[in-house]
Amino acid sequence: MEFSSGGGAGGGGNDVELLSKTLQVEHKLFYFDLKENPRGRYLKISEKTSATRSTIIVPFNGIAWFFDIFNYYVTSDDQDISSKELQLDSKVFYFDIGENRRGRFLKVSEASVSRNRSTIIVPAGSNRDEGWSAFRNILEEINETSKLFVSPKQQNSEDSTQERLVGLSDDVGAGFIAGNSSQSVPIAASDLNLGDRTTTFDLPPSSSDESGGFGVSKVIRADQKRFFFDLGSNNRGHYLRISEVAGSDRSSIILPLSGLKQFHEMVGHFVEITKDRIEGMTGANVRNVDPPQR
DNA sequence: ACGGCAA
Repeated sequence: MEFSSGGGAGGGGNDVELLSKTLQVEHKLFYFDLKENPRGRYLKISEKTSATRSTIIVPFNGIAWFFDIFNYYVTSDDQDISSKELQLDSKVFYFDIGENRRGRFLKVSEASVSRNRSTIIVPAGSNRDEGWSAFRNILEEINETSKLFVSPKQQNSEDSTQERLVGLSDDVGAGFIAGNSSQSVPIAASDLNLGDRTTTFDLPPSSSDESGGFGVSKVIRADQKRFFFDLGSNNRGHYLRISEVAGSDRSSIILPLSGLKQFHEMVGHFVEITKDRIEGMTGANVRNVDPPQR
């Protein structure tokens, strides 16, 4: 549902509305409008109170990230939640927790080079963060439903060749994957829809060639743990999956190949600064073993 | 029925 802002041009008023949802939290009303114009799709989230309104614009490929972050705030313990930053295209979203006499709230700010910063504030809700979880559930619905819309060929031309993911400040993505450890071994290389959200790197175009060691699998053992290294690819590009397997539990990180060199350098850095402690262990406790059967 | 933030 659109605000009665006169539907003026330039503010997206002529854009096609694909999906609209509203959410009331306490006395606030949130509008979620999935919209489309020749430049692509976006999610407009507006907060309306009796006196004020405020709007943020989430790029289409950021909806899943927003879901992840709200899920993080809903599911994390109060004492170890922290602020988050999410960069999408040319804008940065800041997520900060605040509290006042009315209760806890999550402040979501959008900063872009051109426009003024805009902010919405989502009340946690009276019991068990039901405001935040309702917000999260709507993001999930929108994310799911939006997959059903088939994008016209001429639209999202830049996104159809490459869904551009960009970074998240710290552990948001990785934390969710680590928590998803109930899957059984093995995991097919194609079943990664959430996994590649662990990325903090830009992904290469998926049009890159399909050869180059695809299917290579390696295992190392360190103490009681085994780590599997598998190359794979999905619609967002090629990646290296590193899985830690213990019993029937497995958790993975998904590393886009564009980040592999940085990853290597980072590991090398820690090898360097810890080499006094790990000297002599390399051959004994870390060794190559046979690749897994797939 | 609130009303936070505000670079």
